[in-house]
This record gives sequence, C-alpha cells and structure tokens, in this order.
Amino acid sequence: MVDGLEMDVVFQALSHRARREMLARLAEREMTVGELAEPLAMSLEAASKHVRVLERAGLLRRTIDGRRHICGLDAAPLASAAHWLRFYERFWPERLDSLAAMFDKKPAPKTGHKTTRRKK
Amino acid sequence: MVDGLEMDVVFQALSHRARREMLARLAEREMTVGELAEPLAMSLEAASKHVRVLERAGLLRRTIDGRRHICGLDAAPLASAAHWLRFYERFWPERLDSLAAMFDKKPAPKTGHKTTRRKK
DNA sequence: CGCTTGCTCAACCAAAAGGTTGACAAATCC
DNA sequence: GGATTTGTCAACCTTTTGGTTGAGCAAGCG
Repeated sequence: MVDGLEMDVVFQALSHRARREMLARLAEREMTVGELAEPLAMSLEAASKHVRVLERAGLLRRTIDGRRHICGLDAAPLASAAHWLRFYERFWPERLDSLAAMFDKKPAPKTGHKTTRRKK
Repeated sequence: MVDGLEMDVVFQALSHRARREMLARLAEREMTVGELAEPLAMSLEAASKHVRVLERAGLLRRTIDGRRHICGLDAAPLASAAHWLRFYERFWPERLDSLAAMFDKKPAPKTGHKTTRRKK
C-alpha cells in the first residue's frame, strides 16, 4: 500500500473547491495569480494563499516574470493520488454507467447513509 | 468538469493518514470502531471521531450490533474522486513506470520545486 | 445482580485553515 | 520621476480540526 506523507498535503489541497477550480483552469493554460483570483469571490490575498497551498502540494509551479507570477499545473502528484485510489477500484462498480448516474440523478435518490441496526 | 460539493468532504476525509489507514484495513474486512482504533497512536475517542469523518464523507457505513459498531467500507465516493482525477490523466506521464519510480527512489531526487525566474 | 466492555457525549484545548485589511516592494507605464 | 499594477507580508479574526479527559449509557458476562 503506497501511502506517503505527501498524500496528506495533496488530498488536503484538493479538499477546497476554489483550489480545484484553479487546477481546472490551469489545465487550459498558464495563468498569473491575479487571473486565478479573478473569478473567485474572495480577496486577492486569499486566492494567493490558495496558490501557495497548491504550490506546497507540488500541484502548481510558479515562474516569476517581472512583477507577474505565472502559474502552471503540475499534475504529477495527482498521478500519485490516482494511483492510491486505484487500489480501491475493486470495491466500486466497474461499469462507469453507475458512476455517471451518481452525477446525473435529478433529486438524487436520497443516499440515506442510514445507520442500520442488526437484529434487535 | 464534474465537481460536486461532496468532493470537499471526500478529499478532506482522505487528507489524514489515520483515516486512510482505516480505509485500507476496512478493505480487508469489516471492523468495529475499537478494532479500527487499536493500531492508532491515539485515544479511542479520537479514532471514533475519524470514523465519524469517514462516515460523513460516505466512505464508511456503520451497522450497530448490540454495543459494537461494525464498520464497512463504502468505496463509491472514491469512484467519484477517481473520476475527478481522471480528467488530469492527460497531464501526467502515462507510463506507470515513472509513476512507480516516484515511490521507489532511494534518497528521492530532491524534487526542487524551485521557483524559476524568467530571463532576468 | 454487579462488573466489564464498547462506544458516544460534552467540555475543553492548541493548532491550523480560511478569510480580512493595511502597508509595502518591485516592475512597468506615461 | 511619479503613478499604477501585481503580488507579498504582517497582523488579526473566526471557524474547523485533531486531540485530550471524564462522565455516562447500553449490552453482555459472571
């Protein structure tokens, strides 16, 4: 079971919507910190902190060009994460249909997450 | 780009080593909270909190059997996470060799993460 | 019955996360 | 040179996270 300490920081970086959106946009093209911050409903400094988190996780590489900081995606740590997840493939339905269903469902079948009680 | 709010809670659940270890052990067999807690260097209550975090993320299902709480793996949210990650496949080296290398390297090639400076 | 086991709850705590604002530094523009 | 743009730093605040301990409850066991 491959599971470095690095995983902590990678998964944690992925656990915030704003950071995932940054990665998604970096997948299209390189961007400055300001560009990354622009669509986000927060201060530039807050966005800048998110950039730093991604950088610490190794998901973002920064090139300083004058006063602009140009950010690029580094997906390598995502490969590690995917590799870690792959171990559990055997436990989820292999047909992607049912996976797709998880995203499409209208009111969502109310995933009960009910705590069942065994033969009272 | 599929990216539900649920992702926050899943990735966050995965961001702690103890919780990942719990999942790994649940992949082998169902376990009680006490069993999950046993190998961990923390109080039972602390471990119990981790179990709760996994439960909130939908990664763990609990069945109450008398005084014992029996926990089982639910890998479905991991499928969502894997699906999210797959989008970035195109950005990492497809040969698994290099991925394997990332884990095997002895002193690790000191991933510089150096901030480069453009044509001063 | 009374003790032990398995677990949660409540209170508390320190540290980290996520956000703000104001000041400042360094490039670039005019 | 002066103003503007781009981003960081520092201080501060609130909420969440991760841990502790002590109490308590509900099953099971002798």
